[in-house]
Amino acid sequence: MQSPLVILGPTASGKSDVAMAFAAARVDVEIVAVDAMQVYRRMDIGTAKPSAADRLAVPHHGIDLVEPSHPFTVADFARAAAPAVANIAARGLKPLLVAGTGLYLRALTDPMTIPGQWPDVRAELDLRAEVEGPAALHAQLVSLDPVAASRMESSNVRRIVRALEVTLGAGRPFSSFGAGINDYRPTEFAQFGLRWSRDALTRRIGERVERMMSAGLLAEVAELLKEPAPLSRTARQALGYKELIEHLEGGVTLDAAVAAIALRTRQFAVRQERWFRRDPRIRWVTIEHDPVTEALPILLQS
RNA sequence: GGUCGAGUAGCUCAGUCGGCAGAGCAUACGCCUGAAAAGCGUAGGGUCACCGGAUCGACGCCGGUCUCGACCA
Repeated sequence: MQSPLVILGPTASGKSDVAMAFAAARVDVEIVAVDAMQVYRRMDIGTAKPSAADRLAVPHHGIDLVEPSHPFTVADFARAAAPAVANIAARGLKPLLVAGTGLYLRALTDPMTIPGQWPDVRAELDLRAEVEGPAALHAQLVSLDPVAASRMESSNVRRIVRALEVTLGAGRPFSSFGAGINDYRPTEFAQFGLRWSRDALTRRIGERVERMMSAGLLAEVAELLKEPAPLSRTARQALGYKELIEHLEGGVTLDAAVAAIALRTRQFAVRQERWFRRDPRIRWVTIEHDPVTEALPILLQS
């Protein structure tokens, strides 16, 4: 059984290139994409999905799991990807995870029991959040599950509603389902992070957005909008898609939309860095120019 | 050349009667277990275009200079 290897980093850090080079050098590798948006079919350009050629050369998992009209969550991902990782290893191959979505990765690397969903409870809480405001719900969470309440800010309605949904629905505290994300215990996953300077990453993101536009991202979005089933809430917020939908259906100019894509992608990359850098188990590889030549030797030694 | 308007945080702009300089966005940092490419919080940041004047006190009033814009010639 080969233990899994993780290549992670912000968008445009070169994860996929390094992964393909690693697979080519080792041969006994299959790739698992850990990415919240590559799970959607026909959302290819904007999610920087691996090419058909790459997917032919190396088996990929975690990609094209659902229709874009289908809502998708961490729990869905864990249900699909965890068995895939186990299956690769069981066949004597090396699972190589390429991760950009921190929470999705944690659902694989750490023993996480994700509580269920209680739609009725949720609906009532959403209504109360509108009427009573976040503070009232937070106060209730403090009394029902002080541990969970202390883990989130009292203004974060979305997280508070979720914690209350679970606590009321399951009849036991939200925090009883696990230690939360701040618990970094040893794992068999060897994790390597690609790290760039902010300036270099900003430049690469700008180039990447240009490349996606020339590759036909606008047409891809237009095609998705023509489909009979509307995009799910989770799919339509994807970087590039959200902005180009606003261009096609709202009054936003194309230039403004493209600028917004670059800005939001940059902000996303920073958020990815901030998420990953908390995890002390990650080994960081600083990249100056070429991710493949600079990171591959280190990965092959691991 | 003349008239009018504008010049305040990186950007877009508020600023009441002259009394400690403001917001949104951006940036930095942080939080977050079924929306995570989502959501939430904290912080830093100013020669108020410039020079002079009146005033206890000026971003504000007076005089001049510069820059930008509109209009008139």
